[in-house]
Amino acid sequence: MNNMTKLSNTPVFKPLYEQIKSVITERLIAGEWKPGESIPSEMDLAAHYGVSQGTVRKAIDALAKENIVVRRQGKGTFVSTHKEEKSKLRFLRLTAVDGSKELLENELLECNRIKVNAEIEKLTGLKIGTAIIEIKRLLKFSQSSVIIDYIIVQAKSFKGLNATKIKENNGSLYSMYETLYGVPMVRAEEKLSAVIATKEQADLLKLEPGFPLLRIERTAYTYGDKPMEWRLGLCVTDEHHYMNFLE
Amino acid sequence: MNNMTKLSNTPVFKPLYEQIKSVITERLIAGEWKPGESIPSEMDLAAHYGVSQGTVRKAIDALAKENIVVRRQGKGTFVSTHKEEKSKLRFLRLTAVDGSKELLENELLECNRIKVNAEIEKLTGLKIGTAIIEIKRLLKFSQSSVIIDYIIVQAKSFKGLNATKIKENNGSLYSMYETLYGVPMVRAEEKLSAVIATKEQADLLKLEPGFPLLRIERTAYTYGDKPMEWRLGLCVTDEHHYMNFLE
DNA sequence: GAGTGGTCTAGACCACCAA
DNA sequence: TGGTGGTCTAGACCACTCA
Repeated sequence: MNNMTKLSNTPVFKPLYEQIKSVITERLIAGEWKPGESIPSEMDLAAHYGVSQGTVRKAIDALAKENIVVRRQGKGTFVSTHKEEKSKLRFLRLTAVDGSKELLENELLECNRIKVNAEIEKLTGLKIGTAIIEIKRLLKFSQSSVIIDYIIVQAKSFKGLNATKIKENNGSLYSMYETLYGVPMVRAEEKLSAVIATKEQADLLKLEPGFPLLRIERTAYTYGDKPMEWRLGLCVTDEHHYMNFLE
Repeated sequence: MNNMTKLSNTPVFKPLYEQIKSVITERLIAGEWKPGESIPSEMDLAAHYGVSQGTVRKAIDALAKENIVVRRQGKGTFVSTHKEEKSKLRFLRLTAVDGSKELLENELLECNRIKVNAEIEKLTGLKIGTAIIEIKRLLKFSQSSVIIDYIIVQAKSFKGLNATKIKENNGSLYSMYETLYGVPMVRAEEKLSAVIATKEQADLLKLEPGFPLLRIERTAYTYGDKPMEWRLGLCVTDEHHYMNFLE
């Protein structure tokens, strides 16, 4: 009801709206509201925590800016999801040079349960010997192979993940992570570089050996900045570009 | 003083705070406040336009989010600048693989006043025959050549730009654009791909021919989404990565 | 019409900065 | 000490959605 709340709750100073944002995030982590569901209205939350609607609004604004929730006027505020068609390719920055829309297809090559070796340790930072699941697949734009994806997740967080389940989900991994395992991905970091295709890679992509590829290393995070998935993508960029917007 | 303002000002509906944001942007374009200078306080602007401080705040929040202005508590709101050391590399996403900080150096190779040809038309969208200035330079990180930059601006917007002026500004082009020509860059779009170094490029970067390079095509914009500069960067990415954050 | 988020106001107090 | 931006409140009205 007043600023005492601020002082009594926490030893270090934090604006009220950030505290509200934190508790909402914690309730999201706890799985209180699943992706796609609505969270309580601003008024309800304000009443529940004894703050004004404006303060709750500012907290939710921040969550909306980070794409953790989505506001819909007249309907409510909803937990973000990768399930919907339009948000499925949220993290895919590769677009056709000519700007055309394309049919995206998946071809699963491998899905194995293995342990972290030195090479994987370097990529992920996971301890050697940790049980993981590795996925290899080919992404095709309009029938032509464009990306080789090598994906790693921890086995303990995605129990029972196998080739069948991936196929059942049409290769929409992020959608599957949140639906089957309650792990929504909220942000990712990528490191890009240019490399030369190896013989094996060139064969998969039907290229000449020596062809240049865009190498994309990605770490994807769930709530609370917890890394949950690592990817290594190798992209053919003669017909596609990686788009980025700087501010 | 009331919502009549909204109705009397514009035929199409636009929230008040967006209208305030627009007029502030127009005053920035008009050059009323230069980069680095402060704009009037929230209270002053609110009084001037007959709206509440909260509405002005929301307009300035939006401008601050777009890095067009910077807020400094206790001091005021300032027009963003590329002059300061920390903001000079705002658009540079290339970082050392090991995360170390590095000394950045510039070597100017060429600076010519030419006309747009077919190739440049394709890159920039400028009409063939338009007078432009082309700049070629080499960027070095800790003494080793990492980027070949090819830069194009329109001659009419940057009259008298030449090699001497670039050297006087130590190659800080964005700082020079705003200081000498009143053209602050506020955002940029980049398209990335992987290519193979030509013989000429390999020589400049002291590489073997056939080495892979990260190709970065950039269009940089000033206020009002007006494109003002085009770049083509070719980067050696064995010791450096292009970092990106996805939300 | 009831409920949601979106905008706007007016006024309070706080944290920070400079003179 | 006075001025700036930062936080917070309480209450109003608007626009949108859905039953």
